[in-house]
Amino acid sequence: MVTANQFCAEDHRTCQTLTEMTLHHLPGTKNLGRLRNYCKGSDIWRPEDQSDRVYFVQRGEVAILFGDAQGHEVILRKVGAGQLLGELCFCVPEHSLRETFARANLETQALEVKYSEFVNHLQDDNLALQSLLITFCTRLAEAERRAEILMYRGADERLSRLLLQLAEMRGHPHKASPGPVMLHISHDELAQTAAMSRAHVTVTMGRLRELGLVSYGRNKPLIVNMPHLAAYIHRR
Amino acid sequence: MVTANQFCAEDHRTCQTLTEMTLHHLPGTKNLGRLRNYCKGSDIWRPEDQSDRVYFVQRGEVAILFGDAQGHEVILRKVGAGQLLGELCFCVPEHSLRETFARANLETQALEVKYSEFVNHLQDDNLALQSLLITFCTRLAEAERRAEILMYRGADERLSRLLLQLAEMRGHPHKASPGPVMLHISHDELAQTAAMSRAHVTVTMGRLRELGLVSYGRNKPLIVNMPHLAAYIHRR
DNA sequence: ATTCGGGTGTTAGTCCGCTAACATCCGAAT
DNA sequence: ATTCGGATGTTAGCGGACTAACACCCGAAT
Repeated sequence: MVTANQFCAEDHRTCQTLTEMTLHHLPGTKNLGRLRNYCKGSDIWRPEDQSDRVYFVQRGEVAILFGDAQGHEVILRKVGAGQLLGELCFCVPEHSLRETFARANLETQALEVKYSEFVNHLQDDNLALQSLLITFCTRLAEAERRAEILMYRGADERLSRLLLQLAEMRGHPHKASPGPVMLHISHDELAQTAAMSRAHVTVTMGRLRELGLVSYGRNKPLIVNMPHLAAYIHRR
Repeated sequence: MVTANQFCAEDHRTCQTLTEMTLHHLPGTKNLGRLRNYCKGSDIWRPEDQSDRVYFVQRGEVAILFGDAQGHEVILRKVGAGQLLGELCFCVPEHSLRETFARANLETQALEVKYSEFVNHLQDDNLALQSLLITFCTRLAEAERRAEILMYRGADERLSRLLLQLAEMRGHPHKASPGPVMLHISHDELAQTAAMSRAHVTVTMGRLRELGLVSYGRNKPLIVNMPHLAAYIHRR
């Protein structure tokens, strides 16, 4: 039995990597599915498409988006190379619809596997089944943290918490951690992720910068001081 | 291989029930874990508790809550009889903390199983493993819908979407569906679920009632007209 | 019968996030 | 070198969500 605890003594990223490898390599050995290419900005699926297949992202990056009627789009999650995409077909009625966009942020290559084929494959492969379980659990934890963030309506707190979560998930450690970590993200993307306006993100980030909780510049990377930011959140 | 598609041709509730049964009965056959009782209002875990065990709720109802520093509490999810509780230990480093409250809304009885014991059990029982996978997938889908709702900042849309989701998840069909379904929930709980103030929920619900999208009264049940509400959301 | 408590209804005033618009800065492409 | 586009910075004004406070209704408990 693969458990996250055996492999994730340190942090989430370790176990993410494990499941990536397992889920990624196995289909490759069997000539399963079709390899597809998506150019930057194109949609892998749209809201009205059926939810009947999964993808293994080989190269590139995909964002899952909600779009409201006014055309506002909000980023629900991003999926990078090596990761599974479209996994919700497991619990959804047959022929149900995606209700989201999946859009390639970059030139992307992905292996498309029909849901039924994937299920057959899992029957033969208990290890893949187990690592799929870890993948789901990780994503559930992330989705719940995401929901937590969105419950805060104040800009400072909302953005601070988002920065902390992103730093934990995708931050590159900087010099001697733990403390500051580096993030590559624009104000625009922060706005789409926190469901705020871009202008207000800029204003709020400016405030956090003055407080010494983050640092960034026109072409300097964004550096998040995690301990300070965590302290800032908790003392409010 | 258990797949949701085999069992969930109709709706989510079917497959939820399936996994409840599977996860629920199996531990019972082996005298696994300890049965615990919680009185109404008491906490099953607190934020600083370790995330090292799972629970199977036998009777009652549990809410998972975030609390901010000012003492505001927001409902992340509710877990009823027959369901698994505390499942995030699967992807979280050993000895990590809950960071939420789990509170009994009613007199509640739950089987407490150490994470390591549960894992051992799953090794012997492929069916339980598979149904756990479906449980995770279902909860991931719910968590993502939850996040979607919280991204809308307008009260009408936020509340409408929440009502629709709750109606799908926990609504009792009324007379000849599909159309109106019944929900048992107070304005206060709606407020805690949508992260709004109670007063504003009452005002907004009043508006929806005047529009004929819902109906309720001092002691009349809340009835949600799902098609009308869905139409209302999409025409904005 | 009275009291109590929980749910619903209502309002005034404040605060804060959004829209819209425009400015600045910088790298890349030509 | 110039143009262009993307990113950050800034502001005025508006709308809407919150707080706080109070009123009402009703069933349950005593």
